[in-house]
Amino acid sequence: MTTLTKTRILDAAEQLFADHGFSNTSMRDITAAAEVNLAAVNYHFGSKESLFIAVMERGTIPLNQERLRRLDELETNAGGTPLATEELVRAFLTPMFEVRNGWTEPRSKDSFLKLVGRSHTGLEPTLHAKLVGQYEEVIQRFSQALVRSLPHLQPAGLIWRTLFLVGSMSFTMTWAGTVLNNRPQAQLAPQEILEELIQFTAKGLSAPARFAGRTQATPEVGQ
Amino acid sequence: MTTLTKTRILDAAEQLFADHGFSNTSMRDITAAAEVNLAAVNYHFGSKESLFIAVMERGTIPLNQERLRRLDELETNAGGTPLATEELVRAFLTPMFEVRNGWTEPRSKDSFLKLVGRSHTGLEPTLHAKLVGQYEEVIQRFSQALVRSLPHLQPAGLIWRTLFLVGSMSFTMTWAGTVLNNRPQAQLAPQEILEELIQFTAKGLSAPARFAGRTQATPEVGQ
DNA sequence: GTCTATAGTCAGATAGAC
DNA sequence: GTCTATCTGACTATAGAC
Repeated sequence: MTTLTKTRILDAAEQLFADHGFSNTSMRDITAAAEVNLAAVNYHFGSKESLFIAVMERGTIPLNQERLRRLDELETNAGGTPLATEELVRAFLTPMFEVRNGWTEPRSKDSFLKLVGRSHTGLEPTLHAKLVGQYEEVIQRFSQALVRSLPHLQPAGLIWRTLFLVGSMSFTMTWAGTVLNNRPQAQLAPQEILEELIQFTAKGLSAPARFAGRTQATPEVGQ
Repeated sequence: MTTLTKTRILDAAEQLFADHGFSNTSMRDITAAAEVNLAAVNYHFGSKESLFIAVMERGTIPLNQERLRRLDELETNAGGTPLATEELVRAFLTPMFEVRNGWTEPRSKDSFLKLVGRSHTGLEPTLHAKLVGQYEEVIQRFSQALVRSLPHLQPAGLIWRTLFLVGSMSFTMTWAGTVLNNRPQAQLAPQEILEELIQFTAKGLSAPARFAGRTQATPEVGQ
């Protein structure tokens, strides 16, 4: 039953880390939720930190594979011409909203996404550094495609806009559940939320540059 | 010297909470950095959690006051007509990038902003609940103005887009320092970053709705 | 107001029986 | 592989001297 125990731990840890964060989740919490022995985490994963890495990898690797697969597909179809910004954004964001395989419990689909959002903002630098490696290829490939898609924008501005995009995505992943529960008037299907996010970020990315010809004087005012 | 001790604690806590998060910062860390006695936090603030609230209030209250002041100004000048989305967004975002008064150390300006970003994503629900109250008026006033500014969009879509905006802002606040340090080619002045963020979110907010006439069939593909 | 000393709790990790 | 029992250390908070 070794593999079953490992999966039970991964599922329980994923949800608890997503809901309470890494530091606020104890191994006692995890093993109790997974209904396994306290010592099982250290036996199977070595340490709490290694367990966290394992949880992240289980979700991130297939997620980023799917992103790259979609990008390949787009680039093949485009045959050398720059991609439309919206389609680029769609290829990056859609995999986050898809049902994924390999999970034991259906609810844990959402908890991994929540965890992804959390892991971008709330992580200790040491833990965060161990995760960015999983994104290297995705970052490089999509950045290149984005620069080709929006050649009139300055590279520096584009880097910041990409940050804005990731921020929108992360924040949404983390708060989607809470917002949906507390605001009945915000009810949208996941597909619709995804579409809103794609439109928002695609338009934002391709907004005309404003700061170009300016020094760093005060912008102030606002009319 | 009571007031000096309190300020020293607030400054140290602000920076440590911003860099490492609430749970990963101990009272020993704080009092050591502030060069005060370990018992001083409990004497002056009662508990670690109360200290955190105090840190947040010191920054959030003037920040939101300034947001509302700018909104008042815009609405007075507009005299009843809906505001331009860009100006609305500008009034909301600009105060985050301004130098603020009342801080002892200049560096702590940035750490509060980092902390704001962190507090939106990485906080325990119990702590988070105690902070949302400080945003109530801002949320209500700006939401109303936004609905008037973009009357053609569905309310549900607008709620989500507002979430995207806050996500972009939070994420940027948290990662701005790291990005600037690690990517020399991303060097922009704070004013320019702010302008990029305003353009990005204003265009995103006013993007035409796409999902309106659709069921929840699979969007899939991407060409 | 400031300090030392310490109470009381809970954490991650492991040794060793089964 | 699983379990119990326990080690070791860190944490928040406070009592009481100054």
